[in-house]
Amino acid sequence: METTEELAHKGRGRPRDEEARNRILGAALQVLEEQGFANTTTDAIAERAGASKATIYRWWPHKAAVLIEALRENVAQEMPFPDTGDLREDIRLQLRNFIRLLNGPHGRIFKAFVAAAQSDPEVAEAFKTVWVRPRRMDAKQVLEHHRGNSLREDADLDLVMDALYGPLYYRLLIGHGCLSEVYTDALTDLVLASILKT
Amino acid sequence: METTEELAHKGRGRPRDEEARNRILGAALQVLEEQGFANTTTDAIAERAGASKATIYRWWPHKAAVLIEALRENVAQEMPFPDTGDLREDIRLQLRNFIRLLNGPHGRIFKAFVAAAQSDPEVAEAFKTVWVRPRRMDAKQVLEHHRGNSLREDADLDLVMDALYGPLYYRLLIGHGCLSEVYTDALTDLVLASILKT
DNA sequence: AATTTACGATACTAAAAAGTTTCGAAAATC
DNA sequence: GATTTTCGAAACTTTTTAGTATCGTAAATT
Repeated sequence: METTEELAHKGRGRPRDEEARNRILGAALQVLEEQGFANTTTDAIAERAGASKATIYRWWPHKAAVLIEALRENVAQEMPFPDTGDLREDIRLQLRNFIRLLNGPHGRIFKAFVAAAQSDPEVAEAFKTVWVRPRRMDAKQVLEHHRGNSLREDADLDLVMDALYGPLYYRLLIGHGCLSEVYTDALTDLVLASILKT
Repeated sequence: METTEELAHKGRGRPRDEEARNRILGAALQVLEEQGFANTTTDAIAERAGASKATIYRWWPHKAAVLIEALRENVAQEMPFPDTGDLREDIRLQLRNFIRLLNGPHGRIFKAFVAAAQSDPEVAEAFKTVWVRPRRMDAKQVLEHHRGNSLREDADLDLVMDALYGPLYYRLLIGHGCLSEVYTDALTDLVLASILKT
């Protein structure tokens, strides 16, 4: 799903303004953080970016496409995966990194995307493709290194992923209880109890 | 937060039509199931209910209030809690009952509420008050019976609730993977491993 | 019978936001 | 220097929907 690059002719005429593009993507995320998906308007993005609405619709087919591309470029890159060699430590750090993200300004972006996904299949698919699936793959791969050592041979890593990240999304979206390191450490221990080799 | 009853004067004049009220609440849920929160219009509710929009706004201050009352009256009552005496069986049945609800037509109602809660604090608070908190209280109370017997003395039931229900909401909202009994049974065993008395 | 309140139907108002178009200027190619 | 394409600004169209108002009728009290 290339959205942009293949349209940028290298022929005649004024070339695309890459700075404007970056301003638009950055502004989109800012507005999304402040207003949520439903209240993010293209007018607000354009104004914040110091760009024209016409420029936005010149390069993206609709509002959601802008936000999806912004997610891919400016958020989905952020999380390196720890691989310390110690299973418990790997998971602890993974979860701590994630809640640091959720508790920061970007947390609202995730809320916004999940909310929008409920009524827009394109957003739903994009969120899974751009964020959920790659992250799960990476995380599973790191944990896989421990299989047979500290990790039980029969551990179901898909279930483990759900058990680790489900509660975090749950608290983020429902808003009961905070997302602290005390909490993620306790969650880590709960899950570890069932997958540690005895 | 009484919304209705105290307004129904018993004085003069035509009394409130309780059947119309029920039709409106029922229609609200139907439309919500089919269209999601954002696309649920008062016109659609009125038409479906065979009622007038004026009647809706006569008794509810705005659209969200109708949907919240419908949630409270027609959904939040549905889930009895199993109390078999066996901890594993209690949890298994709890989760099975819940996914039966989520996989049925009402599943979309939960998606819709969580989505709407992200941009409407009143909906967020109502969802927690009407659904989340009462259910968590009930569930914790049932599990509490086992403490000291099959359940470890030091088990953190808030964390356990998150570990059990977080993944289910996660799968419901993100839409990766199904919500089957095989899945909830596996999840039950994962959580049990950390809270069973050894 | 007179009064009061609710009802359904329907027209209406008002606001918001998506997406389009127009325009004059800027930045590239040939 | 002519052409092409983009740019920002701003007016504009269109659609959608929340919420209100009007009206004639139905169901209750006094």
